Amino acid sequence: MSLEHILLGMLRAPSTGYDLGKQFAEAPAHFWFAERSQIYPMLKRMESQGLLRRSDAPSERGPRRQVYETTEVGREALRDWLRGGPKIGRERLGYVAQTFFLGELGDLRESRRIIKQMRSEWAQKVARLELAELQTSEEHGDLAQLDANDFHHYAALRMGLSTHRARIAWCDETIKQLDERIAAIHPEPVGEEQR
Amino acid sequence: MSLEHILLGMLRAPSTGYDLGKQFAEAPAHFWFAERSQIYPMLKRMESQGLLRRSDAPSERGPRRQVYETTEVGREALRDWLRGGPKIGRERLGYVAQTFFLGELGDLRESRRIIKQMRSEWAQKVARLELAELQTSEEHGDLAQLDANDFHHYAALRMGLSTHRARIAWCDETIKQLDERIAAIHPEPVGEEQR
DNA sequence: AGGATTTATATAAATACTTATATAAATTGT
DNA sequence: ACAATTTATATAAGTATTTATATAAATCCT
Repeated sequence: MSLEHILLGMLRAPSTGYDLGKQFAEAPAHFWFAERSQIYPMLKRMESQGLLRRSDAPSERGPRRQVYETTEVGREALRDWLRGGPKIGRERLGYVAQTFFLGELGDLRESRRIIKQMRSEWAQKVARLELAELQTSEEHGDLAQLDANDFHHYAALRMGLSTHRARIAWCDETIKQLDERIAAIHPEPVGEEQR
Repeated sequence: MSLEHILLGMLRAPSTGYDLGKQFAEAPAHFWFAERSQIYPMLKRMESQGLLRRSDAPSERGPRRQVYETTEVGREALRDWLRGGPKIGRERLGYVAQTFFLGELGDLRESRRIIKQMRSEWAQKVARLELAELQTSEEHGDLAQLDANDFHHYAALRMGLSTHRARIAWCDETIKQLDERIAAIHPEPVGEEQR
């Protein structure tokens, strides 16, 4: 039931299912993902429950846009969810699991390749978040002047940045440790690629 | 289809559905969670697919234990998954979303309370991971001597530690910023609780 | 002896999510 | 004109996950 809350939050600004899907796929906020095939029926259901209001608008190209926005009932539901606090401890972190099980491959160079891959994914994320951070500080010179919404948006951005940076540092340390172990096993691999 | 891979990894050591569920709920590894009602049918399915082998053993209290372990077919499936590398970018992070939307509450003291709550959750996790780290370094004095499996287990532990510590630092910074904003709005709140 | 608790497996029903596919309107390139 | 692409909504089928409930055996408490 959580996509519901995410949509309630996002639809403080009126938007279509199509655009919400795009945001999930592209946005630097990166806290959620949903397919459009999940979004469209959910929007309909939430409208029928009075959480959202729908209006119909012409499109530049293609079918008419179904624009949704949160109602007062929806906002109250959103606030209830927010007041309930975080539910931590049921995350499913495939990459942590893969790291944990990586010994099964029995090849430290494979482990190295995979940790490198993680590093590159997180580095990309950091690059995007840094861009967004730059834009924030350009648009609103003094960060103490941000309004309450922008303050929290910026806080979420900083959380992403700091956790991803911590992960990159972890990758670097782990790659170093792997290299030491690899060097101990494969003495002087002359023409080895060292990307 | 990912619980499947998690179970393949965990069942390198023979175990029952009950114990796996317990591990998800309690273990410091914390990379996955599943209810037993999901685990039991999955184990059966995986056995029927030849990924697991089952054996029946008496219990100290209660029904006979169904002990599963990974077969060679299962290990090959696990290695395939591992070689495929991480799938990053579809995480659903409720707490980041809540942070992002928290402006909706319109009460910085409520925001503060919720960030504090996150801090306390992550601090608990760090405490547990630190204990596990201590045990690792006690059992295997020199970390360079860890075997390949233990090395990767320890690496996963370090990842959890460093990301959670980064989040705690983020909480502390954010709480400080909130306090400044609160002070700017509520001048000298004399008898305010300052937990 | 009876009730509460822990260990252990199991299933049904509901909800959430993914994958695949269809349709329609407008634009852009050939 | 026609094919490809982008915008936009929609639904069906399959898989994953959660919530609720049932059952059984052993122990522990009163």
